Amino acid sequence: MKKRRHTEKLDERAYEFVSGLLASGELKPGQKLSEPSLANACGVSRTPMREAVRRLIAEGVLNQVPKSGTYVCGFGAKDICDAYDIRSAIESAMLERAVPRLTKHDLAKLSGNCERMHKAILAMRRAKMPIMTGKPETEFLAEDVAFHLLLLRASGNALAEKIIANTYRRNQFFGTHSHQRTLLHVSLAWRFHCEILKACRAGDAAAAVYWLKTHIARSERDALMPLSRM
Amino acid sequence: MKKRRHTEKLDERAYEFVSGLLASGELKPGQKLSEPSLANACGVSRTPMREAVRRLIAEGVLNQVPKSGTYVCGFGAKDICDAYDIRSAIESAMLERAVPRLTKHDLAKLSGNCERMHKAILAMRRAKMPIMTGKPETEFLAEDVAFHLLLLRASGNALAEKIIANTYRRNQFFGTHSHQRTLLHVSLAWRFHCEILKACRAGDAAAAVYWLKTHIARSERDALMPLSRM
DNA sequence: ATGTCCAATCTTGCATACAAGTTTACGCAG
DNA sequence: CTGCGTAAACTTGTATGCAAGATTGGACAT
Repeated sequence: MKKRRHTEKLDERAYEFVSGLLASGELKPGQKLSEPSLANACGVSRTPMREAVRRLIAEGVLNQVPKSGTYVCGFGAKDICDAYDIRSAIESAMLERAVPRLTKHDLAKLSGNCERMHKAILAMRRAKMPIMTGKPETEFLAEDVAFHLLLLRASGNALAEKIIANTYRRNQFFGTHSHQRTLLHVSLAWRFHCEILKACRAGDAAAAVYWLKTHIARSERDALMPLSRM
Repeated sequence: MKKRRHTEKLDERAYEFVSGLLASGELKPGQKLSEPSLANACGVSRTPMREAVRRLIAEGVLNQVPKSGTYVCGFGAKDICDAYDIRSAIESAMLERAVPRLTKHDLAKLSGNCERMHKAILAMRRAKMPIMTGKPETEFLAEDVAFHLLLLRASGNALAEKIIANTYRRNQFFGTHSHQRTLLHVSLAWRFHCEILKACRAGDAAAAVYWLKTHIARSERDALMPLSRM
């Protein structure tokens, strides 16, 4: 743990603070909050907290009503569909470009991702855990995201990487807590990743894109499920 | 001109001010600037100007070095390619969904766009203007953007609309001034729009996507041309 | 003439005071 | 008990003062 906390920029700290509150579910969609209270809770002044809030507004996570208050954006089925459609469109197009450019090093990293996902699944099965939560879930999701972002990185399109990373972040804020990750869901995600990796190894861009689209469509279904029940 | 300027939010004014400077080319890529001087030039305080700068940073137009200065982002061929690839991927996927949903009202608006583009081209030819600049160019570009955004709107994906609108804005800031819009270029853009519209009317999504991809690829070539000469 | 060092100046980062609008809550009349 | 009006508390919007690091320029020694 580094002691030189005083050198870190406070607006970054404020941003991480609010992000954490959103990711952990302590701040729920529709909830009202205020800059001073957040600033106080974080231990910083209003100025850096305000910058963090504005940043989250730009990311579409918060919204502000002029002299009234700041609210966590609602996040409905429509927003989830929109995000998954964007993911499908961009990731597919970029994967097509990435496949022929993948290096052995890239493939090794992707393989590592898949292995770690597999290990997490095996551990889950051994522990007879019905739903993946807590730290294993966080780590599993991190591997999942890393896999997709690595493919985007390989495509060479930095803008795509940024857009999708932002989409993932939003999904993390709003989607995680409503999504029940059963053994079936995580296993399926892993298998799709394996298929994508296999196609990448074979240099078969069309197959890779097919599996990616299937994977994303399935994830969308899973993400939408808890909302349709309500 | 509305007199109640005092009711408008100053951070918005600051944002428009800097945006104008960028769009008009007074602020060139790589140029250094500072919040106080911008604030002074705009007639506002540092606080709203700072918010505007941070917003432009989030949009990828400016970047800031901690205690040193604020700079206009460089914008190279790579960035242009990236942006056009994103446009192609998203707009194509969304157009496919939009075609069957287009109402008569939508088609009428698209048709109006094409007509106004055509009129501008005819006026340009009559005036023997070799390159479209100034107000005609601004209006032509507005029609162009409106056409594309309307199709996105019809797809029903609000996120896509936001992403592409942002991309257009960046292109406007950096791309406009290096791009020589000859009669050939603008005529071609118009013809592609007409083909897209025709396919939309016929309900032929595949054809519409084909012409859209062709249109975007051609625009990318045109945008890249002035840079390859350097 | 040139290299070095130091101070003045410029930059952003942060905190705070105040302004102006919105919401809330409480007291009071019916 | 209910409805209403007013005032207090709370919210964001803005300006400004100060701190600290980066840059620049010039003075000075070689």
